[in-house]
Amino acid sequence: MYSQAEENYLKNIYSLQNEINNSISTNLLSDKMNTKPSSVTDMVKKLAMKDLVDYKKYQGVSLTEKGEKIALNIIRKHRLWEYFLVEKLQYNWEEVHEIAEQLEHIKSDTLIANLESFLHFPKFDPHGDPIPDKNGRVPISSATCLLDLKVGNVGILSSVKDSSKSFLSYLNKKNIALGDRIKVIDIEDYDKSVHIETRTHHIVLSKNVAQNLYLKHYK
Amino acid sequence: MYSQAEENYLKNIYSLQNEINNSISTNLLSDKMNTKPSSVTDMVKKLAMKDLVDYKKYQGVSLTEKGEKIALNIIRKHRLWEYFLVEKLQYNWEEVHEIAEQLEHIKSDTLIANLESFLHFPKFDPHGDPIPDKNGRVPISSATCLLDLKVGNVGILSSVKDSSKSFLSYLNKKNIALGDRIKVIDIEDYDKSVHIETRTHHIVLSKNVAQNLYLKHYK
DNA sequence: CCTATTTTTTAGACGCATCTAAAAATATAA
DNA sequence: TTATATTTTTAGATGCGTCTAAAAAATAGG
Repeated sequence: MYSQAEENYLKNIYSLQNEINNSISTNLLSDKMNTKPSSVTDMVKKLAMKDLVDYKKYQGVSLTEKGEKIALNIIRKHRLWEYFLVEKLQYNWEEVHEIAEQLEHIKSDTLIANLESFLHFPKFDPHGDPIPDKNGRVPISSATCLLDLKVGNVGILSSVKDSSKSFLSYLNKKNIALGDRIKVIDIEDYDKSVHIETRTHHIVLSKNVAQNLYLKHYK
Repeated sequence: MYSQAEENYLKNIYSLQNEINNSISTNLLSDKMNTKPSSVTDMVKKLAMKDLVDYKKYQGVSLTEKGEKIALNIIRKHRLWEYFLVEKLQYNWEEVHEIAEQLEHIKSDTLIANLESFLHFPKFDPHGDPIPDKNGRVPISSATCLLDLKVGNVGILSSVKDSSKSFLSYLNKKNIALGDRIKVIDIEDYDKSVHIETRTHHIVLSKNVAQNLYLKHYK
């Protein structure tokens, strides 16, 4: 079995690999994990010895197939627990991340299978992120970034890229939620801010915000 | 916050205090926790510095009020999670202990309150052990040990003292479950073995087994 | 293409929870 | 009550995951 620290490294390397094209630098990872670069070097060496990452000095790090499988399983557990917390324990979507960070490390062969079945095999977590299945396959959501839509397009808000408490609370305040029908009213050429219309409101979103919203079934 | 190791020490000291009258010796605790006595001494010193236990060299250890409160909270979490695993995730009673040992250490102010409410405030876990409330109050169950009953007495099996996988599997094999109506048919004077009758079976239990069964509403 | 800056690694340390081996205190029993 | 056995503590070590400070390598700019 792998330690909590090891699992967290694998998870974060995975998530950086999905944002960034090339292999992950020590600094980038230390930044993401709030540790010092020297700590990352140490751990990454250990992971390399266990065949979980490919690592060459000064060359950054990337997951092996084995490492990716483990990372996906952690993510699977994280998202299933988030779904549980929102659907069964009445949490709001901005409250579940920290608790799921702990729950994702619970070790049991059967627990996640039973939980998944209890939840009726959800495919997406409360932020719209896909839940990998037990073989590590990730549902594809065919969502498009709000920033890539054109004036007049309409779509359903299906996921948010930033799941931080502050971003989600911002959306709450603006009365924007997953599943909302959103219409693009205008896009400012100057700063790429986006004017949208929901069922009830007309809202102006900064480029920064629009970047983090993904819509499905748009036309 | 307290570390997982600290929480486990408190929990185990609590449980020994409820079995044994006087203060808990280093050896007894090391035995229960599968560690070495020297490790216990170290940890117990640390707990004493944090005012969680009373400890004097060579004199054994006992919980302070503060320590007991924390211990009860861990036990509360453990038993609520066990209840969840059995009632919602379809586990059998002999499978849940190890998983609950992990879940009991999840830290969140709200999680256990929400879980408890989701489960409709159960008072006893799947082994019949009482679940402390959020103030650390423990429901009393007025159960009597099978060993203390007399021939002819009838009662409802309400809890088991030994929650080990091996004991619970033994009960499963003998078709004995919580809630069963049990009648005492005979007690062997020689070895204190107990002959009982359930709805469907006539069973002979060793003194050792009878010691671990508790019945309610007997007459 | 060489120098200055930035990134990354190494070396050595620390806190936590544990261990072993040996010393000290306590309990037992002849 | 004294010698022996048992229990408990101390001293010193280890592995894990982290840190700081310094060295080494890579990168960028003149």
